[in-house]
Amino acid sequence: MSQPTEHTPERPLGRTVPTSADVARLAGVSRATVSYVLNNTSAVRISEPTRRRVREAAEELGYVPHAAARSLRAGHSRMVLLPTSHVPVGPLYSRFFNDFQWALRRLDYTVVQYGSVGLEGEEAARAWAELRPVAVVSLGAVQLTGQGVEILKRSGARAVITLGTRHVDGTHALLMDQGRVGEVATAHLVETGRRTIGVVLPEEPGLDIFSGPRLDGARRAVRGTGATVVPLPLRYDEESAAALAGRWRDLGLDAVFAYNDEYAMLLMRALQDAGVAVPEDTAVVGADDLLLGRLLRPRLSTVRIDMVLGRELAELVDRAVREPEVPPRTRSLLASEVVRRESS
Amino acid sequence: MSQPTEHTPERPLGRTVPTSADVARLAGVSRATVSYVLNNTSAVRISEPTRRRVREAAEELGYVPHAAARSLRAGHSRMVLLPTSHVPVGPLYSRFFNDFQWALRRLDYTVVQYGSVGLEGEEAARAWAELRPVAVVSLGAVQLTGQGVEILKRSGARAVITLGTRHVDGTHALLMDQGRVGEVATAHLVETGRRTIGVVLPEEPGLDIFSGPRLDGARRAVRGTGATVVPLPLRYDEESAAALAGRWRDLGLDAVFAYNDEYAMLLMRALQDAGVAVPEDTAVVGADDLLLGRLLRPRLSTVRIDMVLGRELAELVDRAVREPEVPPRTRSLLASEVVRRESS
DNA sequence: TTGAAAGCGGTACCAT
DNA sequence: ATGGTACCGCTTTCAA
Repeated sequence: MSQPTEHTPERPLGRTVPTSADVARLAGVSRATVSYVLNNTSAVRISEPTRRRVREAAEELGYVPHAAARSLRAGHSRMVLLPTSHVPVGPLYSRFFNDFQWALRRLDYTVVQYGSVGLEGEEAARAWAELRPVAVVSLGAVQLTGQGVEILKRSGARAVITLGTRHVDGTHALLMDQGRVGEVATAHLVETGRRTIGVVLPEEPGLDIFSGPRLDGARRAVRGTGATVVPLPLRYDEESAAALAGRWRDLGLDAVFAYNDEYAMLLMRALQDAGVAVPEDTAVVGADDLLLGRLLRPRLSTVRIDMVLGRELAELVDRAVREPEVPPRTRSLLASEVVRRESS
Repeated sequence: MSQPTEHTPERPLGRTVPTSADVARLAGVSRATVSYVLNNTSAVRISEPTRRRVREAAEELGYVPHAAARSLRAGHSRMVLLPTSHVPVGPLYSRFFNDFQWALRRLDYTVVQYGSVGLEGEEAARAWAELRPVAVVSLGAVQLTGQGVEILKRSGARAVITLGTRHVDGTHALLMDQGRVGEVATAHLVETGRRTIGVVLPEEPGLDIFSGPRLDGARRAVRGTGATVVPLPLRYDEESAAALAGRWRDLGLDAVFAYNDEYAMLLMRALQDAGVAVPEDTAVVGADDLLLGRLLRPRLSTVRIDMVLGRELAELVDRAVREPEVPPRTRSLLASEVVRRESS
C-alpha cells in the first residue's frame, strides 16, 4: 500500500484549475445545468441559448472535466490497465499492441499502460487495483498470481486477462503456445534428415519464459525419432556466437533452431566465419519471419508466428467486461508454421 | 442482474468493493482512524492495539485505497503521463524508456502511458488533461501544439516536457538533433571523396519527423563542397529496394546515407544483387549502430547516436514539477558520431 | 487517543 | 427548462 504523499508542495499555482462550478458561475447557471449541457444528457432538455452560454463559458475558461471525480461519482471507470515492464521489442508485438489499443479506444475504453518495472506479484496487483480499472490485461510482463487476481477482482475489475505461457486461476487466459514454435521447427529439421539438433537459449533476461517452452517443444518433436536435442546458451553478441561456433564440430550438431531470426543471423554469420557450411553442414531455422531473414544468404528458414489480432483481443475484453458472469476460459492462440527457405 | 453462480458461491458478482468505511466498521473505529493507521500519519498517535485491529480488518476485507478519491481530496496527483501511439521499436529507445520509467518510479511517481493512437493536437491534450497528471512527457509520438500545452497547464500540469525534433512553446523541450545525424554521416562521405550522395527517406508513416531533419543535415554538410544530395524515397520491402537499386547507375550515385542500419541492410543487399559493389562503386552508411551492421559483409559503417539517459530525464521531470516557476528551457541532446567500418 | 464533519469535482434524482 | 442537493471514497482539520 502506498504511503501518503509527503511531497505536497503547497505552492500556489498561478491560476487555479477551473471546475464546473466556475463554468456555472460564469454562465449564470447551476452546476447541474453545466453537467447536462456538456454531457448532452438526453433525459433533460436545455434551451439552446443556455446551452450556448454554457459552452462559451467552458471554452473561455479552458474547462476540462476531472476524470477522477467523474469516475468516483459513477462508481466505475472505463479504464483498461495494461501493466508493462520491459518492452518486448519487435515488429510482431509492436503491431499487435497498436491494433489492440486502437480497437479498445474505438470501444470507448481508456487504455492506460502502467509502468510496473520492479513490481512483483501481490504488490503489483495492489498498485493496479488502486486505479480501479474495469479490466486488466497482463501481457506477460509481470507474472500475475492467483492472489493478485483476487485483489483485482475484489477492487472492481470485471475482467482479468492474461496473455502468456501459463494459465492463471480466475483469468481469461490466452495461451501463446511457445512450445509449438519449437516443436514445428524441430519437426521440420528431423523430417529433413537432421539428427543432432541444437536449440538456442538466449541468456538475455526475460526471454526464458519463451525459450523454455520452445525447448520443451523441441524435445517433444524428437521423441521416438532417434534424433537428439542439445540446449545452446547464447548471448546476443559476437563473442558469444564465435565461441559457440568454435565448439560446433565437437558438439556434433547438424542443425539448430536459433530461437528467432536475430539470433539466427548472429549464429549463422559466426558459423560461416568458422567454416561451417549452411545448410550443407548445418541447417539453421529462426523464428518471427523478419524481412531480415530474406536478406541473408542463404535465405533464412523461419517459423512464422501468427499472433492474436489486436481487435480480437479487444473484443474479448469488451465481452468479459459486459458479461462478467461468463466463466473465464483458456484459449490457445498462436499458429506456428515453418517457412522453408534456403538455410535448411 | 446476475444471479450467483452455483459453482462459485463465494464470489457473488454483485459484491461491493470494500471502502475505508467497511474497514472502520469491522475494526470498530472511525474512518479517520483507518486513514491514520494505513497512512502511518505521524502527526497523530494511535494505540498499538487499535493499529492492529485496523490492519487486520483491512487485510481481511482485501481493502485497497481508491486512488481517484485520494487524489481528488488531495488536490493533486503524482501521475506522470506519457502519451504513446506507435511504439518506436528499437533497442536504443527501448532501453531508454525502461530506464526512464524505473527512475520516475524511484522518485515516487506513478508512470502511466496513455494510448493515444488516433488522437491529435488539442483533442489529445484534453484527453490527457482529464487525468490531471502532474507532468506530461511527450516522447514525440503525438505532436503537441502550443494550445495543447496551455490546456494541460491550465488543468494543473506543473511540467510539460517534449522530446522531439521541434521546440514547442511553454515546454521544457529536449531536442533530439536529428539533423546532426544526417550531417555527420554525409560529411564523412564527402571527406572520403564521394560526390553524389543519396539520402534514404523511408516511406513508412511516422518516420518523416526524423528523416526530414536528417536530409536537411545532409544538405548542410555538402554546402560549398561541390558534392550533391539526392533524396531517395524507399519502402521497407524487397521490391522497393530492388527497384531503387535498378535505377542506381542512372542516378549516378557513389554513396548513400540509408537512414538507419535496417534500411541500409535492405538497400545494400539489393545493390549487391544488382551488381553494384560496396564500397567500391557506392559507399553505404547506416545509423543506430545495431549489432546487425557488424554482421554484414562488408561490415556496415554507421552513426552511433547517444540518447539522453532515462535517469537524467526523470530528474529533469522531478525538478520541473517541484519548481514550476523556473522557465522552460530547450536543451539539445543527441551526440552523433560516425563509426567507420567497411562499407564506406 | 479517537470521532464528527467538511469538502475535493462531478452526476443525477427530485423539486420547482 | 432549471436549480438544489445528496452522494461517490478519502484526508484532515477541529473537538471531545
